[in-house]
Amino acid sequence: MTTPVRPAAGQPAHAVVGRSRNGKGWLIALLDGPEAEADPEVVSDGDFVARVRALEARHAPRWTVRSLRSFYPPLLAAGVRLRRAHDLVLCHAILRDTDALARPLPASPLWLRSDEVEEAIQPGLFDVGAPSADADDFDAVLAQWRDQLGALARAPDSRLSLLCAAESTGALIAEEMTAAGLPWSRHAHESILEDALGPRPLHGGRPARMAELATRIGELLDDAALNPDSPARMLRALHRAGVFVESTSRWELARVEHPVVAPLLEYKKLARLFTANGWTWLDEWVKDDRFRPIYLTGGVVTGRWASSGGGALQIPRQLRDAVRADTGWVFVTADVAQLEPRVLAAMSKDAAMADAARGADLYEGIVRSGAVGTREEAKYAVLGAMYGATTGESGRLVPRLRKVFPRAMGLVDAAARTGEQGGVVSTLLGRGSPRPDEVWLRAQSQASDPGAVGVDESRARSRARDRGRFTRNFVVQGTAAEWALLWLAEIRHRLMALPEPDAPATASGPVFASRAHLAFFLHDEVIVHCPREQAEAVADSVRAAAVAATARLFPGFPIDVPLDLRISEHAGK
DNA sequence: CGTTGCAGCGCG
DNA sequence: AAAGCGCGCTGCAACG
Repeated sequence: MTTPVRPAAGQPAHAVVGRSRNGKGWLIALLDGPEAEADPEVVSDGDFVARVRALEARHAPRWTVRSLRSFYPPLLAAGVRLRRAHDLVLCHAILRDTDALARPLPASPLWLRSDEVEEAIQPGLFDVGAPSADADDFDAVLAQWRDQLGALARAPDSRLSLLCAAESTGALIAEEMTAAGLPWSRHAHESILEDALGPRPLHGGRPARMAELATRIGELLDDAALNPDSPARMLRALHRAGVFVESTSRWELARVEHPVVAPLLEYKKLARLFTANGWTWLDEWVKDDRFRPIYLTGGVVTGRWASSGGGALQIPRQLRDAVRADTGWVFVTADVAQLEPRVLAAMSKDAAMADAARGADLYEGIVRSGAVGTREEAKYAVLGAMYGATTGESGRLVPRLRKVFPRAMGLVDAAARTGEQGGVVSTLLGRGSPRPDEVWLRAQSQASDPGAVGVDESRARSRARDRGRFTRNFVVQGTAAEWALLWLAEIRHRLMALPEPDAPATASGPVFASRAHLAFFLHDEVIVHCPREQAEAVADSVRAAAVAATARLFPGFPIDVPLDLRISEHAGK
């Protein structure tokens, strides 16, 4: 075997992987750094998984591939777990849009995320369409890797490197969570549905409980054929009955006094459960008592994850009780209380706000600071500050925060001003906000045209303020997403170090059937599925991971990020 | 007929 | 009480 020896201790090894030119088989180069001369090993498709398994066991290199989204699942299915990786597509997006580099990576259609490809296919953006079939080509992968390491080496500090490492580890975790799945009891889910809706309808009709409500709504509005699923018809029927709402949305109906309101709101609630998470959803998404959504790392411009299929990030709390651990196993579930304002306090180094954030309830701390009178006021003021509320109760309270927490408010206010002027803002680790698009720029320049009329100007101002609210929120939401990414990575690291337990094997697939694993992630909460005997060790890992994430993101600045953590066989609250 | 935009509601 | 940020999914209604 002519594999290069492992580099000197402490020197990370990289495994750069791509397809061979003729499209048959793979090329793998083990390198100790970007300057090393690539001498790739040729591996046939049939030998590939075994070869990766062997290299991982021997070298634990940082696997550098075009995209883990396609690279990793077949390995996991074959029982191969990777410790470290570098996802070139995800890191390309970061290094292309960052303002932490004097010379960011040039945008290239070959390295777009799959969700960006669809936009790029629209004419105008690029002459080239979707990435061609040889986008995985080894030489292209190697060249892009060198470009990315070069860009990271030119960065003024290590923050972008930390972000790229965390983003790539996040992609590993996303695929691992899909492979392991979230334990989900079909039986418990069916019980919830039958309690709320009645028996499963046999041939596509409405469930009994919804049908009764629809009939009652029709009677009350004097229209037997009225379909409550049609907002347009409902609105007309309501107007005929003297209920002058502007929409049929829940919050507007709730403030109207009319006998139809109660059954209609109840109908909407049941209809949502039936259509979004009813028996059809169960049949499609839950197999062998596992829910396996696809997580899209970096799917949101702020760095938050998105998901595809099954609405993984919108599972209603009503259904959380269907999340049931396997026999002999339990869940460790943890979420952060008020992550975003805590992150704002730390990233702006606002000592007064960090002081208010001490302890489990930041809102009570803000009341203690004297900025506002009640916990509810604190909540609205903080949300208004981060989202850019200007009117109503929330908008009225924000100026009080400005007096007490000038540094924190200065940070979000500056981000809003930058956005309004068409500028780019950045998270703490250097993820940049998108530049304004053509439509936005045109609206602004038209408004300053000599021939501009009032309508142009007010529309441009309105679009500018819209963008200001976006960039105001971007810096906070994006930095909170970075904290969560570091937390996830630290949890995974600690779970991997736990001893293999003596526990009954589960349905979680070849890698995770017999060891503690992350099972779910939602912005600021995680669910770990683990053998009962390891629950306390896992809980300690999750807590220690939060402390480590805080220390890495905010070194030297004291900020509390308390967890609400439970050990239970149900993930429900 | 299939595609697209919108309203509404779930999550943080 | 407020209606300010970011998402995905569904069904309806309008469109070509």
